[in-house]
Amino acid sequence: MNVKVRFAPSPTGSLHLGAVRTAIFNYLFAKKNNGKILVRIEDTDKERSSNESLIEILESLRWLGLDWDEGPIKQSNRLEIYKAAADKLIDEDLAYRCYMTQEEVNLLKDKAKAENKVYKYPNTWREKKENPNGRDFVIRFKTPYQTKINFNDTLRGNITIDSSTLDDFIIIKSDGFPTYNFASALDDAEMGITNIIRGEDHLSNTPKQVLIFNSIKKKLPNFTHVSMILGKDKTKLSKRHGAESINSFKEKGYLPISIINYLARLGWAYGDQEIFTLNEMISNFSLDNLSKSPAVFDSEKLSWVNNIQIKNYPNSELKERLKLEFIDGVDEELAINAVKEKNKDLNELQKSLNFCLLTNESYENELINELDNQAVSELKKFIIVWEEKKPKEIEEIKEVFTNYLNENEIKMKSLALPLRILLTGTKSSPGIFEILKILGHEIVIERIKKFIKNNEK
RNA sequence: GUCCCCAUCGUCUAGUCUGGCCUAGGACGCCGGGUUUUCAUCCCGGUAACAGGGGUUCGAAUCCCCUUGGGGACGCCA
Repeated sequence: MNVKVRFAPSPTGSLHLGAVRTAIFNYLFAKKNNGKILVRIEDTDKERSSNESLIEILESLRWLGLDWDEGPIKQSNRLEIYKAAADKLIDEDLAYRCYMTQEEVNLLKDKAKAENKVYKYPNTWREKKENPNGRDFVIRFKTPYQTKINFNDTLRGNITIDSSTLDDFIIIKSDGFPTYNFASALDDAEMGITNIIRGEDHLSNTPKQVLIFNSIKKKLPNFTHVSMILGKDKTKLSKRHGAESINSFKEKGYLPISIINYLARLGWAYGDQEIFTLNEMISNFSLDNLSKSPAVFDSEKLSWVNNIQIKNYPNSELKERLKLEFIDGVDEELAINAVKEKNKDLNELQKSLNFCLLTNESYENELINELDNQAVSELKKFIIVWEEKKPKEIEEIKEVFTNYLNENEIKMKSLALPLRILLTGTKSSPGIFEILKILGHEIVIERIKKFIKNNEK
């Protein structure tokens, strides 16, 4: 059987971590099994859906590199299909029109609340034959009485629900739009989805969808309900838990692979391995070793993963991704390597590179102005030796440097610190030998001379 | 409240299906030490868990039951 999965986001906000993780699992599963991925936009809530959200979600998916084969298909463009399907169910006496008004429903809900019960539609219109003309109606599914609803979940095994715990749920709203449970099940059936991989929060919707599948005589897909991601307080991840849209992670300097790696590893494991390439994840992925219990999101571990992934990321791609423009003559490879070792995210990495980037030639700051006369005279002496010896390779630089220190009985720190500040404008930077090599002879001399000149005025 | 799902270090997890190799392994974090010209990195060491109670068995983290705890769902939201 050819595998086909779907991402089915609803465009009511930005793409969140939970949604991304299920997208990742779908992606890995599809790629592993040479399957197809469909993107379906579940925009059946007229009020809350927006085009901005849709655009942002698709952009986030693309940014992550989670590409798809089919779609995006918008459910709002398929209204006639759902309508026709619902009418057919009415003809077959599997669904019916309900003319109960919103006010009547609210009354029942209030009453239930007052009695400390949960509202359940009392099937008022289930057997009524009248058709009040011109009144708004919804279409409800005729949930069979006293039936066991069965389905299989990859992770949780056989699940049986008694139909008495369900009510006659709405499949078409009064505005003519289908509800989630109806549209989703219908589409999954019609679009030939073989595996539904989604969050555990949908587990209790599944019986309703199974009823829909059965009523249109379609074979059930394989269900996999993945555990939820929880916040630090162990409740469902939400706005309270801080920035959680993918966009915000992008802005905070995370690599797509870091997010994919971390999120995949949250609820899935392959032995003791922590760091994966995309291909490693694909080839080792399997649905049946997903964790069944919810997982708490840990931003510190994400940050660690990001750090490692940055280190593993090819320099050329890093240069391209960050649009790095180096000053002429700079040893780019060494610069990137030196800075990769130290940084936790892309933003910091770029900042550490400022001293050798074209875009930031004004690297000077107040630190440089704070250098004292001692430093000035020290550098004056040093530059003479430096100009004369012209060391190029790291080893030569090191030799010239240490020889100079020994001959003049100067401590490493008293020369290295001012030099570092002068050359990079910051107190924290790669090693001083690396700095000298990265900038190269010409730039080093230029910067020292400029500094001396400025301080002689 | 009703229904469903789940349960190993603070967190993510390996081990559970197919009981013995588990005096429970790895990782993040934290603590301590080392390397170092700065900030980091890096290296070494340490910390810490089978929710509780009953079974089954020669033997249980692993199988069964109960309790407890956690999560989710109960919308003309998805």
